[in-house]
Amino acid sequence: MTLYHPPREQIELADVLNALGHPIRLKIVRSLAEQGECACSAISLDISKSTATHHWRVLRESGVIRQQQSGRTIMTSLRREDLDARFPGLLGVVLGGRSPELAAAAGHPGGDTA
Amino acid sequence: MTLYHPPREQIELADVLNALGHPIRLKIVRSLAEQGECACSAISLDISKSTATHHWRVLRESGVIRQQQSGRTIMTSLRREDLDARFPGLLGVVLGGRSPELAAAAGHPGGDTA
DNA sequence: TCTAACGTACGACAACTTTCGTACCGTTTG
DNA sequence: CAAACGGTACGAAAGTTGTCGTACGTTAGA
Repeated sequence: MTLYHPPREQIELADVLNALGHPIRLKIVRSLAEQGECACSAISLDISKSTATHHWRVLRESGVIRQQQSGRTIMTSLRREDLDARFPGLLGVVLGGRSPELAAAAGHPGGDTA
Repeated sequence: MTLYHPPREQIELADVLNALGHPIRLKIVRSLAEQGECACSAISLDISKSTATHHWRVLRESGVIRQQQSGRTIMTSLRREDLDARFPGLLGVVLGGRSPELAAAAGHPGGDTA
């Protein structure tokens, strides 16, 4: 069980967009943004375990999320810093609000995506 | 030949991301952003005509581009306003630079975000 | 140690995508 | 009118994706 993650510099925009271009994966990413790091089972999806594993893999291998084993669960989190470094603003757009960059540039404090 | 376009309010993020999550379509969108409105044949892709038609259709039906017949060519353009209204900043991210919104909010033309 | 929980691995299958060739259609131009 | 041009429509083939069930591996706890 290797859990491959691409290094930051190898994260490709087309791969990321492709990974995010599916309703279930978009939901996963939004839940992750809300809840922060959490076990896979903390995000309830109405699909089988093996299908869920497939979607986590797509997100992980495209560079959107990071997964690491911790006890008998796998803790999953958004690769916010890597994504922001590589494609500034993308996460903000995807999370449905203003991007943190946009809020910062406008000079409003507390511009955090809920 | 109906050339369906979704109305602005029906443009879905997942569909747009999915459409953009393919190298050829990403290239089309970037060319369109550079060149402005143009005939399909003005963007050279190393694929057959029917394959190109397929990719234009995906972009059109997801709401990314607009196509209208003009004489014997079809003029194609980015749906910038619709996309900016629906998903502010997305186009900026995809076009590889800062978003126009970000630059406007920052209020200085040459502002370089680290 | 035995069992339960969490999640992956594998194999299968259906559905969708990507690609192409060929045929076609509407417009312009000789 | 006929031919050339720009592009779509259709059908087919190959590849990829999304889905599931079952089996498995690891860790935690009784």
